[in-house]
Amino acid sequence: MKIATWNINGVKARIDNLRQWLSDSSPDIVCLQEIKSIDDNFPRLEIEALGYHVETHGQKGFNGVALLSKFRPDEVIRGLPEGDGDDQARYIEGVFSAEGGAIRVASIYLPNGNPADDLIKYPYKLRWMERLRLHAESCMALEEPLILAGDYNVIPEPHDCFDPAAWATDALFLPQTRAAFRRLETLGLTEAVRATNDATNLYTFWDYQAGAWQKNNGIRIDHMLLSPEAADRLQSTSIEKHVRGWEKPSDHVPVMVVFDFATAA
DNA sequence: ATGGTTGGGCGCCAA
Repeated sequence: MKIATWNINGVKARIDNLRQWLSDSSPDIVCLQEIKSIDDNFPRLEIEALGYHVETHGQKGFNGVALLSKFRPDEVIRGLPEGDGDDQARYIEGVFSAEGGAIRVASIYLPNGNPADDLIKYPYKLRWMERLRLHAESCMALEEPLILAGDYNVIPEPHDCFDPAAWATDALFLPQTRAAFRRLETLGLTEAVRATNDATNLYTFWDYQAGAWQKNNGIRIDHMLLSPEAADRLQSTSIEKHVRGWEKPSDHVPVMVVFDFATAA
């Protein structure tokens, strides 16, 4: 089973790229972020025509997440249950019965948090990370395959960016941000790409500005965290870097993870 | 340090 995450940076502006990539790569479940669309304006018919079920959690103008899947989820949760709610659409979770068991998959658009000295934005990011940790903790108790996939807006380690010094005071790389990400992993979650690839220069985002793509001035901020029941079935990971070279690309590329859920544990 | 670009929606904000 192929599960992917992609910050698409506007689903309506990216519909041709999305259709092309779905046809080429044929993922079974896709976690989208930054759809920048209300639910009613999501290009649902175009995606359904390719054989996908669509679940959205959108809002006007910004943010918005979605789950595309080749089979219908049994249950969908919109918004993180923990804490006092959210007026920003950043979380959607689906439970799928596939190939013999329940698989819980979330699409996460973690707050950017910049500017880091902002009295609202950075504290909101850290609070949101703690809410995610609490929710992940309760999901872990279910002891089922859990896949928390999305744009975390976190550079975990210096070798996850081209120029660490340039990010030193950025909300994506501050020590508190990285510590909060490690607290998630400490629950027993495995970061799929790093579990399978220790190379440097592995990036998922290249800024539109200043020729970042041409210089390979990227950062790795799109991640997939796996419960032990999912990590046991992890087969391979890939970063679909070629998509960044297409016409009208998103500034992020898809991260694809292949699982073997076919045989009994 | 600054400036560089894109999407959404029509102001300029968010990234």
